[in-house]
Amino acid sequence: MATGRTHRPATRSRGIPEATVARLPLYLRALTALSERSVPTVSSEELAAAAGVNSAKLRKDFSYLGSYGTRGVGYDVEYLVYQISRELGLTQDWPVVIVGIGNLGAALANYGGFASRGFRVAALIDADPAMAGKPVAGIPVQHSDDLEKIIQDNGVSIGVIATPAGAAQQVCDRLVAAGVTSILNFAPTVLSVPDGVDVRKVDLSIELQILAFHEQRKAGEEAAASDGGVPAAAARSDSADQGPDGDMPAVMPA
Amino acid sequence: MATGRTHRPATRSRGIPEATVARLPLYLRALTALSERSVPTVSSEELAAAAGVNSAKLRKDFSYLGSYGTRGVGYDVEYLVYQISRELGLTQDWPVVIVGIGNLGAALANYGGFASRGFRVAALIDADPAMAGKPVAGIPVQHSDDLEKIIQDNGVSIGVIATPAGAAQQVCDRLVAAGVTSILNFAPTVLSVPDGVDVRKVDLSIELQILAFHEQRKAGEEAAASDGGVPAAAARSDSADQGPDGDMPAVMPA
DNA sequence: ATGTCTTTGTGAACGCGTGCACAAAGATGG
DNA sequence: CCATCTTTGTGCACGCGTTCACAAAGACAT
Repeated sequence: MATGRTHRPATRSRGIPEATVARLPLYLRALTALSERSVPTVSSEELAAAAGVNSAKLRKDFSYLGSYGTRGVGYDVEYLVYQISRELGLTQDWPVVIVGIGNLGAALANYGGFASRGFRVAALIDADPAMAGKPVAGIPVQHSDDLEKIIQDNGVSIGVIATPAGAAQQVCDRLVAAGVTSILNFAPTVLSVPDGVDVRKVDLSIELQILAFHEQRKAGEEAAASDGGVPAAAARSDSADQGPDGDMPAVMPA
Repeated sequence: MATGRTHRPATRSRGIPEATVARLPLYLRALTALSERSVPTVSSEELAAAAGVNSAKLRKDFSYLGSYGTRGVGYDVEYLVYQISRELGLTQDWPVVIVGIGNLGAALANYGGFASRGFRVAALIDADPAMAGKPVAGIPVQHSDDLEKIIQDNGVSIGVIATPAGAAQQVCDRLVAAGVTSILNFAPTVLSVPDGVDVRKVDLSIELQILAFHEQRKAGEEAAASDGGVPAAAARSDSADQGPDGDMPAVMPA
């Protein structure tokens, strides 16, 4: 296709900013969509729009990977898909275990985005003996007694924790002891892990609370704008200030 | 309880850094746990450890809210729980709708963290007529034809999208048109919304890909360390380089 | 009342990420 | 072969967030 594959071997590898790494999957998704529509090349402007970012940022991000792209033309879609996939490590197979097959764990097991892109659900693990053997998403659930063996037999290095908060740290410890070095945690707890183990956290409750903060701020500004006066102190008093101190539900498992 | 309630009315409200807002729910969770154990006060050091952050960061975060806390003693747990709750807008009730009651939507509906903390699932909405009326988590699913009416009748301002990617933008547009101004998006798509609408994105596939990147980097460093030589270029070649260009599964819905 | 000791609150320095704006690169047409 | 035009790649400046380090504040004992 296009032209000059400078093909710098990206000895750069280390030195890719974390913020850039976090955006690469976004670009990859947009590029994959283009690839499916057989679009041969794409400009930074177009791709940035598709990924919902600034075009300068996108170009800078790509510059960390190497000098792919052709001035005056843009980026070769297929080539870039491959380069990003390689950089993210998606050209190899990643066996994953999901621990905690409740509502969320089952949803994750069924989630299509897992199976694609090199992630393979190697096993589902739950502490409830009644679950053992029961198939979820076509995979039989195994009991957590066998956790260590499952990890080792399948060479698993990525674990997903979807247990209740109370069990999460214990599960985490066992995963790490068995050789897992990357953990995706859905339980609402702070996990402590030794150095060298990565933890990423997905917390539905926190996301909602952040939204609530901004929502409240919006409502406050509206109210302040309509009665003209004090910016936020007045606006916030709509439902809170009648209970001046500690009279709110202090008990909740979130 | 302790002592000096300076009680600055926090006219500060605007000017709380986004990064701080994102950590407030974390502090709140740690404080709630302490509150349940009837711990009266806590130092920034202890609380920071419980929340998994630096103590200086925590103190600076709290300083944006006002001057709660007593030097030489620490923070009054109950008081701080209330202040953070108020700041986050959790002292009021937030009705939420969940659109798309598949595996994930059902898991969200059942998730305990939603019900607590002022978030109330006002309705579950799905496009499948077969789902209509069927109860999930004790709430009957309603058909998406009635989406606008449901939003308006319940005064919903926060919507959760758990539909397939293809339907997400359309659902989003309808939510926004009906008055929703905050959206939590689980669909793997970039949503475009008008100004004034907040979108937060939770993307399981992206989190996994970020983990894979770091996992690969670890494996590469190990390999490079053991054979001594080229840092990353050699290490990466383990499974990728034999297919020099675009020979990988280019089709996938993630 | 005074001194000591603990812990907060914050000024200042630093580093990372973002966005602008432009020079260099290369394609394309004559 | 040269001119023009498009688009990349990046130097630079700016702003946000993090961390250090310390002075001020207050509790507590004597």
